[in-house]
Amino acid sequence: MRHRLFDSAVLASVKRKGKQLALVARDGRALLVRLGMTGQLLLVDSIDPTIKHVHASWAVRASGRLRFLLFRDPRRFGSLIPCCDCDAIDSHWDTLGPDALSVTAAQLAGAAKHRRVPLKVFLLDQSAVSGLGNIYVDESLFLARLHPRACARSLADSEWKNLVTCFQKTLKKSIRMGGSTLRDYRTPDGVLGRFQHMHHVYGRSGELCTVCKAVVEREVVGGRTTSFCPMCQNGSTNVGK
DNA sequence: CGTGGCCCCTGTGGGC
DNA sequence: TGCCCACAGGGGCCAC
Repeated sequence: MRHRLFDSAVLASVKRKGKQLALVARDGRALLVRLGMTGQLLLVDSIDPTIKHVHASWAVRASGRLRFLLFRDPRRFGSLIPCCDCDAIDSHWDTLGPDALSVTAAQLAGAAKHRRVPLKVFLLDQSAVSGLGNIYVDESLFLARLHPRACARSLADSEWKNLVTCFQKTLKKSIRMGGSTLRDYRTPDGVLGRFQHMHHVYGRSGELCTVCKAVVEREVVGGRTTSFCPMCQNGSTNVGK
């Protein structure tokens, strides 16, 4: 079933917290966008009816030029959530921790104080810090030389500081390189990411560590495939504490 | 509170 | 070539 909604709005701003986007109209209404695993926002010159899994599309006029914004999502794990005003966005975003690019080590240390969960689970959860997914948690823990199963509350202040530095560096570098294209990911203009070529551990289990040449291991942590270097990330003293 | 196992879906790649 | 299985950038829910 195709729906046509002849409602229009003037896009005033785009906001983001963690992995969620908000397209905010001048009248205050907003559309919250979560991409899930395979969701894409694409800006195209014309509608190509052979592209599959396009669940929503908008005609977009910018400086006299007509283009189309598409929401495409093969696996349909993403979602579009209409919000009537900014308060509605905030109520969705209140459950998210501070964004990964602005969170402080002190905030993380505070949130982890009584948490006995594995560090990886703590970082993926989105309630202490928002914006880190499976790739960037694994890559950041490698850089910080922390074991994914280290107990969240066991980190020293200096380790939190280092970890924050590591994931912010990782995210900024990936953004500069257009993200990680494993399969579906594209920038809104359809360009492939290049950061996947820089991964140290993600997707490299069985290969040699780029630093110490140990074999990169693969385990399931918190239900997610996890890659790490057993030598560089030898946090055995903190595991389970 | 923490953990593990489902579930939501489609597509792809490997083994036979 | 086809069939079956495992697995994939996320996240919610439920039983234990």
